[in-house]
Amino acid sequence: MSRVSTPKSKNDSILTTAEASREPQQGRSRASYERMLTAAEKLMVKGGNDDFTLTEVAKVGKVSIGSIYLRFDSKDDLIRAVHARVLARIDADQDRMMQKIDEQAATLEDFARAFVDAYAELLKSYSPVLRPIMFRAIYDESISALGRDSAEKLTRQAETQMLRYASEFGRPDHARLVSNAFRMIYYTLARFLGLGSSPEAAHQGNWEEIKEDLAIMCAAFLRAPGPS
Amino acid sequence: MSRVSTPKSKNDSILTTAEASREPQQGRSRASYERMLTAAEKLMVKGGNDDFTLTEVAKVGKVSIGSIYLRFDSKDDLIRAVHARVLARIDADQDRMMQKIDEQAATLEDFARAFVDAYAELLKSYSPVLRPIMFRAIYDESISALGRDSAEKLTRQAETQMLRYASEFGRPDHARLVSNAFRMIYYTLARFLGLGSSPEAAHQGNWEEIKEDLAIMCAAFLRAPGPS
Amino acid sequence: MSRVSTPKSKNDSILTTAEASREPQQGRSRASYERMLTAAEKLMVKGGNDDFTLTEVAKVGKVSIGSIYLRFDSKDDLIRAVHARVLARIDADQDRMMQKIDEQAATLEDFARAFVDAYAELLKSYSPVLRPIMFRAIYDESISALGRDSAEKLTRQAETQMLRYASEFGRPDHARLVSNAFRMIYYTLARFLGLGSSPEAAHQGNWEEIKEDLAIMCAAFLRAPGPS
Amino acid sequence: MSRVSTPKSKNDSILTTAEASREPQQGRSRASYERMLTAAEKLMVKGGNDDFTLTEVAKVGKVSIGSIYLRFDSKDDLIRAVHARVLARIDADQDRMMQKIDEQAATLEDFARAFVDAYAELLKSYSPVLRPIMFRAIYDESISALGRDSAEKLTRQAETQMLRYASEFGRPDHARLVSNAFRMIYYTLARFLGLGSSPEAAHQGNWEEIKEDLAIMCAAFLRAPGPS
DNA sequence: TATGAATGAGTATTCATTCAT
DNA sequence: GATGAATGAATACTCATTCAT
Repeated sequence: MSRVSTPKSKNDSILTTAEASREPQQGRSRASYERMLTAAEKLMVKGGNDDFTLTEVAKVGKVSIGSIYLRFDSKDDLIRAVHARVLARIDADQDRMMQKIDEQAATLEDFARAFVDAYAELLKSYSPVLRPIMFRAIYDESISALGRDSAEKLTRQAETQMLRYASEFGRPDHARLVSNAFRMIYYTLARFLGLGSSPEAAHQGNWEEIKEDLAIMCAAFLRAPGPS
Repeated sequence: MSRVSTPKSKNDSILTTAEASREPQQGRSRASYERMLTAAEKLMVKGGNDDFTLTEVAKVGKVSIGSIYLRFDSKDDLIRAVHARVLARIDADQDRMMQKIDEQAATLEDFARAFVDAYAELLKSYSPVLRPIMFRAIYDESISALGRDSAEKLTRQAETQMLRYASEFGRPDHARLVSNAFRMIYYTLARFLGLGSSPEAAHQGNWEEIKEDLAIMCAAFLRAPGPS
Repeated sequence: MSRVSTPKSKNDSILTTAEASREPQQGRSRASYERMLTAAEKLMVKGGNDDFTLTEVAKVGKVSIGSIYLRFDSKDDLIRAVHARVLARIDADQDRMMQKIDEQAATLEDFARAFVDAYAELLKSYSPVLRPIMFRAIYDESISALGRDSAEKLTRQAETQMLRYASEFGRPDHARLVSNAFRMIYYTLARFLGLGSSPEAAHQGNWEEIKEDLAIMCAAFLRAPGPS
Repeated sequence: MSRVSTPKSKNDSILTTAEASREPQQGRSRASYERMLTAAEKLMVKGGNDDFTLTEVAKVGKVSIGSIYLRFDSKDDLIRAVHARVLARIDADQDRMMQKIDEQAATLEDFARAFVDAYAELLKSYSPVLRPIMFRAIYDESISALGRDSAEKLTRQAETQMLRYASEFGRPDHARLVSNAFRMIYYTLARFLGLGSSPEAAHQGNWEEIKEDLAIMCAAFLRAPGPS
């Protein structure tokens, strides 16, 4: 049963891993700090959700329960720290991804294909970790805010690049076009990968076809003339 | 904390309300059976998730806990029955919706607009109940299967109608086109409404714009020529 | 260490056993309800304070932990119920005691002796249970209020009887005289018995002498003329 | 909940501050030693009991936890050292007090009034620190012994002075008279000040009246003839 | 059938004490 | 000596499920 209970932590704004915890900077402490985050992440991926006990984290991470509370005020805070760490990793990968695409793109269609494919594969590679994060984002605003930030940053990056093809857009409000195009791509991929949906569902349909069609949709949408 | 615990029930296939329970057919029993389901649904909507106790259900539904276990093998089964009942309701509404659209549509663009709008509003009207369902679908295959069924049925219905405009499609594999177009619409709307996402997220962006752009995307996608 | 933490219960007013709990009226439930109160009282007397675990109560009372929570909202409430039950017992005994003294008293000195002796023995007989109660009264207002009530009632009863000898009082404000005389008797006896003091302390000094001197003090005080 | 746990320390006899600890005699060490005691005392007064953590002591006293354990074998020992220090302070004040009274007293009644008043005010001024001490004295014999010592010393001092008026005593056993008179005064004041009773209770009744009546009681008791 | 009292396994959190540096 | 990070035992409370009536 999902024991949801609105998270009690006061801090409902965006957190970095450091902010959600007392992050030691070096040595032995740092090592055990890493072990707890890693253990928690591992358990999270394994179970597909937040439903692990701190005793499990202690055992897997070879850390004492007390140590966990030395770094985090609560289990919630530990979870948030794990999320922040994962999202930071994704963010860095997104940056790298956008840089690569930057160099390749030729036509609007090419760009769409390249972008969708790269983004799809990136999300896919992270899907096991993302699932539990999205799961919690459902009721924890501080997490969904983090996810939103990440998406918005990517939207802006994609926008910058898509706008190179702005002359080919069919309608005037370019920002809206790009934003909605990105949204559809992101939402469809996320859902398809079972992020916020069951793992089994993820393999429904044909991954390659979906990617191809999303690219086509994207380009067609951007080019589409407004309702006359 | 999300006390998820992989559902223990053996039955992992698709269930109807009747299959998940020992559904009495008439009289006094039937009435208390209804009260259980209704109470559980009410608590589910209220809390936005599965996090209610059977004691609460007993109190709200004016049923004894024992009675619940007389009908359901576990709390999980009760929840699944509630889900099934809600999805059946949605299913019926979808049928009515498709019938209405059938009569109105003129051009492919008109149809897309009409369909997206009607479906969007339908999903929106059910979003408070759908959220907890989708929430659980994340880790309960028997629920996500139900949702998938519902979507597939709608896909087929939409397909039948969209195929009227098949002559205007830009690519040959019509089934795939329609299926993917529907998928993008559904996924985007679902995500937008915060089904399986946080309620706050639901109000991001502009609902009317999203609907309009989804319709445009749909038509443009269907018309789009294949990669030459 | 004394983990004191102001009691969280909302109800800071005087409680009866029934008010602090969901007291079943009969049968099996009633029996296990009694067993938990008795077990808790036993553990309280044994340890001299509130420091017993609910697991111990469950074991000693042959009750499940869940059952305890079926009757009480918290461990605090269980403790308060025990206190209320004990204080009710004492109250009844006080009534009986006053009635007996009523019949015996001859002179003011006789009355003082009789009263001090009877009250002293009553307090002494309850001292093992009273100690933990007084201990907690230190920081739990709802308990100290109960104790105060009990004392005030006794003060009034004593007052009524002492006033028979009012003509012999040395000063005019009879209510104050009686009230303070009683206070000194009560405080001295309580302290002497180690109620709110260590058990070992209780055997300091000579019990019979103290009782005798308190009686003398009481009569002398009541007869004493004001500062001229 | 009062986590009392009979004190584990082997030493159940009377301790001075030095005996309960490894008290450094000078310099840097001495300073941090003082800081620990002062911090603990501050926290004790603040919370009204022993319920502070060593981590708090370390923070407030700007001492490391390790340092504390370098001086004390346990938290219990630290607490006892604080108590001893406070009681020593009180003791010194009592000496000063008795000296002053010595010079003033005229009649037995005068002496009683002066003594009760001075002692009452002394206890009152120490009541915030005394409360937690008395609280613990309830179950820690080594503390209650200390308190007893202090009281006995005062009894002897008072005795010496009261015996000046011995010719006016109504009964022969002067030591007993003085001892019991003092006891009643002490117990009543202590109780009244809420030492070992709830703070709220402390403001019951009228302080000035109580002092006045205690003085009257004292003189009347000493003068009272024995039961003929 | 129906009831709802009883059960007890399961878990986050605290804090005195230890010990590697 | 001094530090403070690490330890882990201990405990109140919840709630799905059972079962005597």
